[in-house]
Amino acid sequence: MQKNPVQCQFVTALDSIVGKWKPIILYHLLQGKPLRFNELRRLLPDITQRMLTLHLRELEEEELVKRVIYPQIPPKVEYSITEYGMSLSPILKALHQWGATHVERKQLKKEINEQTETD
Amino acid sequence: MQKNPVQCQFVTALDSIVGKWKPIILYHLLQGKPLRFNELRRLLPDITQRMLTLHLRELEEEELVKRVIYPQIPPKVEYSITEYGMSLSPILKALHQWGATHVERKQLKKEINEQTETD
DNA sequence: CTGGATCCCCATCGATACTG
DNA sequence: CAGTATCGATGGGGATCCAG
Repeated sequence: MQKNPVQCQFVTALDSIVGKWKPIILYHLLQGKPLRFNELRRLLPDITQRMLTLHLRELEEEELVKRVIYPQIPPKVEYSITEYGMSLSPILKALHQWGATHVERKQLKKEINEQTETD
Repeated sequence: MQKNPVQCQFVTALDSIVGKWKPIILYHLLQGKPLRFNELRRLLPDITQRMLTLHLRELEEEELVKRVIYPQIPPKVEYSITEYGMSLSPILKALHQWGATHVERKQLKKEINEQTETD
């Protein structure tokens, strides 16, 4: 779609990371411990089953996440980060950090505004 | 919306960066040189006027981008990265880099698949 | 427990036309 | 040149139900 390759790389990278829940799913999986479907659901209180499934499939497709099925009743499926997925770790950490300071900054600005308004 | 603060930070960070065109706009502005509206349009061949305007406004709102109006005829408006916006530079660079290798990886895999299919 | 199948909404984006 | 206004299309995501 984009002719300029410089732009494509961004788009590609972001497509892998973006999606309403992907970064959060990755964040939790990057903690290292494999997580079951319902464990992830608990960690993402507001996600729907459907969305969790869809996003996990996409991450699996990109080989960022590994899906292991234990053939038993009741079913057990564990999701874990792949080695390749680990390469995203520094980026996500940085994003997380930046987001934190950005929130602080916004909060600070808000406080200043409220203060000057009452002058 | 999200109760878990850990998740909010991601969401916040990504909201600032994400949007179909934001990372690309930021990328170009991070080159350092202030750019006029139409210069940006030329750099983003497929973007519409409307989208460019909207995204620039959002970036301005987040104080990542600075808008300078030169009161003259014909109008001249220059957009440039703010110092605060510069703090995103390493993250965007990393994303860009990761995206590049990700594209390569996909391409490689595709080639391998095509090869084994013809066996 | 995991997750497929359906239906539907609405936010986002595109196209087009108009303006100081 | 640098936008704004309007309208319409599209698809990501939510809710719900069903199934191995």
